[in-house]
Amino acid sequence: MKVTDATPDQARPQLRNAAETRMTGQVVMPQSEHAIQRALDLACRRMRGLEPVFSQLRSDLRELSRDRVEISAGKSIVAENDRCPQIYLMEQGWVLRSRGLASGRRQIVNYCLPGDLLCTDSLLFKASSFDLSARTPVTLIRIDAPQGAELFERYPALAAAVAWTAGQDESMLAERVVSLGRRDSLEKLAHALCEMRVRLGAIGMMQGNTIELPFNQEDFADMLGISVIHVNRTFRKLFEERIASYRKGAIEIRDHERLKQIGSFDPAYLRLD
Amino acid sequence: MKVTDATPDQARPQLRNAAETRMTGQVVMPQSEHAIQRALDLACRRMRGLEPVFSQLRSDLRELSRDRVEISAGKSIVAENDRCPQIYLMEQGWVLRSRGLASGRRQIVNYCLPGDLLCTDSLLFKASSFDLSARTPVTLIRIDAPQGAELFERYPALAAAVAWTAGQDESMLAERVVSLGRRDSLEKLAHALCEMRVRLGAIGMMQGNTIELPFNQEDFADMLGISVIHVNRTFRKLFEERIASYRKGAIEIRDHERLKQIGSFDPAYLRLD
DNA sequence: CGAGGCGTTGACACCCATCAACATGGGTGG
DNA sequence: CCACCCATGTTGATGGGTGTCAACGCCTCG
Repeated sequence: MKVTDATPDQARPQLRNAAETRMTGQVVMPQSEHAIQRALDLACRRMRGLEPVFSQLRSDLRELSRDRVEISAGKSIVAENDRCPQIYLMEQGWVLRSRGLASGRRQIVNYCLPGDLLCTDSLLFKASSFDLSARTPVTLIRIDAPQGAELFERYPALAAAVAWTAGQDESMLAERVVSLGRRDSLEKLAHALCEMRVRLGAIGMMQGNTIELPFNQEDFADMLGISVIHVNRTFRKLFEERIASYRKGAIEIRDHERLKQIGSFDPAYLRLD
Repeated sequence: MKVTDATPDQARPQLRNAAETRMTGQVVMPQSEHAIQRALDLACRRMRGLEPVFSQLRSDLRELSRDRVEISAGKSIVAENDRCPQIYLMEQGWVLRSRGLASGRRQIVNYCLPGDLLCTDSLLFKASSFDLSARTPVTLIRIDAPQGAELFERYPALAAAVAWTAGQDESMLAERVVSLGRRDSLEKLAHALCEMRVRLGAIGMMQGNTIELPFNQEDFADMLGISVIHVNRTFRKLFEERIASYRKGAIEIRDHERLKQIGSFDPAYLRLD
C-alpha cells in the first residue's frame, strides 16, 4: 500500500473515525507550521556541515511541504519494487526499512527517526528495492520536490540535504556491513545499542540512560542477522554482566564504557559533528 | 598515505624511475583528454536517469579535472580516519573500501571500478571511516570540486552525479546487508558473483562468461564475512554442481540461471536502468 | 476466560571457524 | 638451471557459536 495513493484532496476532515483509520492505516492532516518547524529543527541538528544553507533549506522545505500523513503502526509506506513519487520529512515515530526473502527470512536494513528524510532515492531512481513501514504510529510531512536534474537546479539547498542524507545513510550501512560480517552476536548487539544511544540522543529522545524503543527481540534478530532465541541469550549475557538490561519497550544502559568497548564503537561514522 | 600529498606541482616529469615509484606507490601524469573521455563514458553508462544533465556533467568534469594519479597495487589511497580533500574519477583498476578491526579481522565494504566516483563523501563530511586502497594498479583522474554548499550552487550537474553515486552506493550496501545478515555462504557467494557479472558487464569488462578479477579467496572471505577455508569449500560446491569454477584471477560462470536462483539475485538494486 | 504476542529456557543439530598439514606454482637469487 | 621461498589454494579433523525445535510462563486484550 502506498501512502501517496490515498488522499489527493485536502478538503478532507482532519480526523477520520477509528474504523476508517484501521482500514487504510492513514490519516491526512493539514499543514502545520509548528510541526514543520519541529521536524526541521531535528533535521538541522543532524546535518552539521550544511549550516551555510540552513536558512535556504528551511525556506525550500516550507515552500515544498504539503499536508501531513499519519500512518498507523505496522502499515507499509512504500512496498518493495514500488514507486514512491515524493519524499517525506519524518515528524514522529519509528520507520523500518527491510527486505523479506522468499524463505521467510527478513533483514532490517536500517531504521529512521524524526528529522530524517524518507524516500530520497525516489528523486533519482525508479523504484525502491526495500519495504518501508511504520513500526509505531508515524507522522510524515509530505514534500513535493521535483525529481532528477530539476531538483539540483532549482533547489540546491534541498539537493544538498538529500545528498547529505544519502551519504549519511551510506556511512551507517557501511558500518552495519562491518557488524554483520565480522562481529559476533555480543559485539553486534553492543554496537547496535551504542548506535541507538547516540542517534536518539542527537534528537533528544534518550531518557537518561534508558533507550525507549518499539523493538521486540525479533526486530533485533532481523536487524543483527541472528535468531530471536540468540538475541535473548545475548541480552541475558549483557544483563548478567550488569552492562545493559532489556525489558519490553526499553533498554537500560548500565555500563556504557564496557558497551562501547565490546562493540568497538566509534561514533564518527554517524556524521553528527 | 594520502595520494594528494604527493605532487602539488605539475611541472614534474611524466614518469619517475622505478625505484621512486615503488617507494611512494604513485606516479602523477598530465591531464589526458582521451583518458577523461573514456572514464566519462563509463560513468555515464552507470548513470541512466541523469541523461538530461550529461552534457553539463561532462563539461563540469572537464573543467574541474586536474592531473592523473597512478597508484601501484596494494597502496592505500585514503586511510581510515583520514581526510581526502577532493574526489577522483576512476579510470582503470580495482579499488577496495575496507575496515580493519582490532582483532585482526577485516571487512571489505565494497569495491569500485572504472567510471566510479571516489571519495564523494569528502565533499560533505570531515573524514573517511574506511580505508580505500588499490587492489590492482589504479589510475585516477583528480577532480577539484568545491566542497559543501558551493558545489551544489555552482555545479548542479556534478552535484547530481555525486548524489547519484551516494544513492547507488547506499543501495548496493543495503543489498550487502541483506546478504551478510540472512543468506548462508553458498547464497552469499552466488549473489556476489551475479553482482560482479552485471557490474563488470555494464562497463564492458566481462570476457564472455568469465569474470576476470584480482580477488583471491581471502578477499572473498572478507567481502562475504566468512572464513577463507569456507570460501574454498563453497567454490568447490559450485564447481561440483557445474555452476561456476574458480581459478586464480578468473571465475567462469557455467550455469548463470542456477546462480541467480541460488543467490535470489535481482539486479534492480544496482540502479543500472 | 481464552487467545495471542512476547519472552525465557533447555536439548540438540548443523553451519562454519579454527588449526594443521600439504600441494602447487611463480618469483628470486645463487 | 636449480634451490628455495612465499603466496595461494586444498583437504581433513575438531570444536564452538548459532540455528532450530519444543515447551512453558507472563501479560494484554478482547
